[in-house]
Amino acid sequence: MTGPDQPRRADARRNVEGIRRAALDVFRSSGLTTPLDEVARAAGVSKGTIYHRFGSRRGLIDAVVDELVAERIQGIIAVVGELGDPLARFEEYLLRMWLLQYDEPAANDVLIRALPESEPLLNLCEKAQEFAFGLLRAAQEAGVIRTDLTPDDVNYLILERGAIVRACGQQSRDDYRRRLRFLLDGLRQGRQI
Amino acid sequence: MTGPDQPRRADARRNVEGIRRAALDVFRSSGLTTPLDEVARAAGVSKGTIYHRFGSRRGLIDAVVDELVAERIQGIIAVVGELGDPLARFEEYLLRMWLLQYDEPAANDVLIRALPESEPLLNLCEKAQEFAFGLLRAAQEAGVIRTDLTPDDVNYLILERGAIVRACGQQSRDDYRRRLRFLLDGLRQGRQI
DNA sequence: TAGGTTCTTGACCATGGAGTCAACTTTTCT
DNA sequence: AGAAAAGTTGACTCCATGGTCAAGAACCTA
Repeated sequence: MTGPDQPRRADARRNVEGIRRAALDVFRSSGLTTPLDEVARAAGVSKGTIYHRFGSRRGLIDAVVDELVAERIQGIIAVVGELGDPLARFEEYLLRMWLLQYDEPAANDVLIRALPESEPLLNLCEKAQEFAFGLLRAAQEAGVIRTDLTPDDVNYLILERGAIVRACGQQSRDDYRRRLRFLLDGLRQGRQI
Repeated sequence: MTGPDQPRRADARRNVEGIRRAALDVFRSSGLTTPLDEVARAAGVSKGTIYHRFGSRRGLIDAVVDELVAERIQGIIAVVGELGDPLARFEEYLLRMWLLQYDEPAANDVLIRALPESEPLLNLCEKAQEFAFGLLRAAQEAGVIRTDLTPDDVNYLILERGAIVRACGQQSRDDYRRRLRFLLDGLRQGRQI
């Protein structure tokens, strides 16, 4: 987790950095399951180097996932934390998570656990989850979100989006967002059945 | 499309039927992308026989998809056609399609087009689509479904489910169904914003 | 700049699935 | 029964991907 496992030689340090950058690029545009050969090509090194430096695909992911996703999730928690209204908090959280999932396909690999477990990631997911559960409870107590929506449901609402984005990625961001509104509306309290 | 391309020898006819049955079984439980070796094993023949008889994976799928999915979709259209209320028609159609997607993973491969295009299937999908669009229009004209829901949106609502089922298949049918209710509620007209 | 050390390479192994085909087996017809 | 036609087999090729490692290249230090 900390620092001084840097390689000794200058070329090696250069390579590590290059691989990190390339991985960010490639993962961002094609998800965390992209063949490592592609990352290698983008970084101008051989696949062997990646394995030598990062041990495995998972090692590489661990090395970039923070910059790729973790910071964004923390950002969402921070921004939503500033809001006052319970409904706005709940909806804004979901909306921002869903948009993150659209903007960063890699986020889905993380949330959906399509990849080897990584401790920091699990922690992050749990933290986000707890945060979401808090928002849900508050919104339900304020009477603005339907009470038959469970924490599990909220989890699913987010996981689902991941699957959707991967499978129906061709939809425009605007359409995607517009459809999210339908979803949110279905979660509110006080509808005429 | 028609009939008399049956093999001449009795053993061959027997095999064709056995492969069809095995394919139905295997595709039903593991989706249309299951390795053909598995189908072959289940049918007690060699993979070569499948290729010889059906030409390709796609040929095999074409040969079983009717029994697997097409009839069910036609059934849904028929049942929903009997209903009177526009809202009930629209919601029942979506609900039944969504449940079909849960019950038959293979339906998702069809709807999501994860497989080589097949004419009869394309026709079926289009027919179902037209039917759904009609239901939508009627429901909107009756003022029971929100007017900012487009036919494209309806398509997505169905395609999405396919992706979801594949990715989050572990949820129980009851939970799955309960969550569909949230979704439907978000599509109704006349909510308090 | 020599020589030891650190790094990188790319050929190599393994896995798993799609699809093919020459050799073999079974059925059918007379 | 015997031979020709029809059918089946499974080993084979091809391709993609994950991952390894001995040999050679690049770097750093004295």
